[in-house]
Amino acid sequence: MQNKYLVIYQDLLEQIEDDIHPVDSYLPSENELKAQYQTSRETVRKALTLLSQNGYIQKVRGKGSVVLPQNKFDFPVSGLVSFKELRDKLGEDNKTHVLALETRLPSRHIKKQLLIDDDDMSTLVTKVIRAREINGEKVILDKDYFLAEKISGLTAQVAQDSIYQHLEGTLGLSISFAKKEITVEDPTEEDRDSLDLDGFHNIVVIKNYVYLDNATLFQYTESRHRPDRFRFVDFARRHH
Amino acid sequence: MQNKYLVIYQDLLEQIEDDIHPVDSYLPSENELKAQYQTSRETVRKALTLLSQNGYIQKVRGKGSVVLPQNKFDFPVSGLVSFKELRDKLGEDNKTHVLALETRLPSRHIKKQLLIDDDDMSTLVTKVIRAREINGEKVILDKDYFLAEKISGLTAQVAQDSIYQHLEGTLGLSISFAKKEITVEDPTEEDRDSLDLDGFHNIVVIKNYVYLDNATLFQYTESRHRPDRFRFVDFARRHH
DNA sequence: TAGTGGTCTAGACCACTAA
DNA sequence: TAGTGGTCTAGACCACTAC
Repeated sequence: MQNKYLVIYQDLLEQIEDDIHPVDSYLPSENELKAQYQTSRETVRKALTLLSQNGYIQKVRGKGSVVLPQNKFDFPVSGLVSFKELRDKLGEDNKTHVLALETRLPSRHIKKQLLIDDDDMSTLVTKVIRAREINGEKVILDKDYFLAEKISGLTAQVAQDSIYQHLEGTLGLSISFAKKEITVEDPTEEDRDSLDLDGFHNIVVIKNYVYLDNATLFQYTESRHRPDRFRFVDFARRHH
Repeated sequence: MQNKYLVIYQDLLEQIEDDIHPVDSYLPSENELKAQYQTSRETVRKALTLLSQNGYIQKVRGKGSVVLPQNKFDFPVSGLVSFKELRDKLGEDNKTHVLALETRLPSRHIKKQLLIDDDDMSTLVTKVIRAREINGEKVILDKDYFLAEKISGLTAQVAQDSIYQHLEGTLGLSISFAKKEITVEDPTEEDRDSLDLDGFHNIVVIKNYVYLDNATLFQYTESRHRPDRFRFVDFARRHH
């Protein structure tokens, strides 16, 4: 966070969130920012590009950078956000039940998801299954599969709290990007057993393939939501 | 498309898709590309950054740019893609039924979505309702609301073909970005009337707020999918 | 040590907006 | 016309990887 462009990004973001730059107003021009921060214009532009990509501003040629309507109330399920971060933002009554935690040879299906060769009989996978309770009802079932060699010290207590904090904080792993697929499916036996499905006939399934900095796939996750507790918000720019 | 960095981007993208740079291989280094294209390194980097943002490569410090597993088979519902583009890629048996097309004063609800003041009694909105048929079944209901002043010449024929092509091609409007929300809801009377719901008890609802280049909101769309015909794929980078 | 990508600079010219 | 953002350049120094 000592990079100049990140400092500028954080500063401006904070100012937008504090309403110092209200919606529909213009940020200082690139030349003004360049003078303010004693830097070059390209560095200022890097910060503004980041803001633009994350949906905070829109740059308009000949005019300036407009502040867009806030994402404040949006579920930040877009991008990569863990349940813990979500929970902290939502402030609702939440609980996590760790239903399983074991390391072993993966099934054929899991091998396929994690791009492990079918003949490979040595790569171990750590499986974590957790039910998420919101306001007294179990509404999300998270099934995580990690390459065991990459994660050590994954205890029930860690799974209870935040695996991502463990990975990024304690282990120093750097999660880089993920591919996600959202579909709607029929509930499985396991869904019925582990969740409070009430009368719901469908389950929203989010399949997540998570990659590290060095482009290696290291986690496959299935997050299974009761439909009424599912919401996904996305910001997308059109690439011409 | 005459920008140097876009040319480099397109070239590399094509080479990746043609398997000249297979998955897990490295692209030429930035210095090599700089020499190849007779340009500066920053311009090369701009192209590579675009590839990275769109999920085609991962840049690894000290090593190079690795080609990631392909998005080829992914539904490109992520980002901003119209039904027509989708249809073209899918090549399935598709049809569009235009159920309504009219321009009038909007309801209170639509005013709210399009950020029109409640007291405003002059701003007209064009409503288009279309049912999408795939393999003989009507499975998607698209309800579009446009600021009428921005779109002219929107006929049933255009709605039948592609509104986006009309907007970007004929009218020269530049769609810039959109905010999307995905939820699962109970079907309405209208859903039951317009779609072949079979036994399905839920509808996947995608609410879309579309903005132009100059940061003005000009379209609100509700796309209502039968759950078995819904799939959403997303690529997301983690911003540290 | 050589080669890679990450950041930063100080300029330049262009296209567009608004007065 | 003055001010804005969009593109591009030719360097520089740094951090990391691999040999």
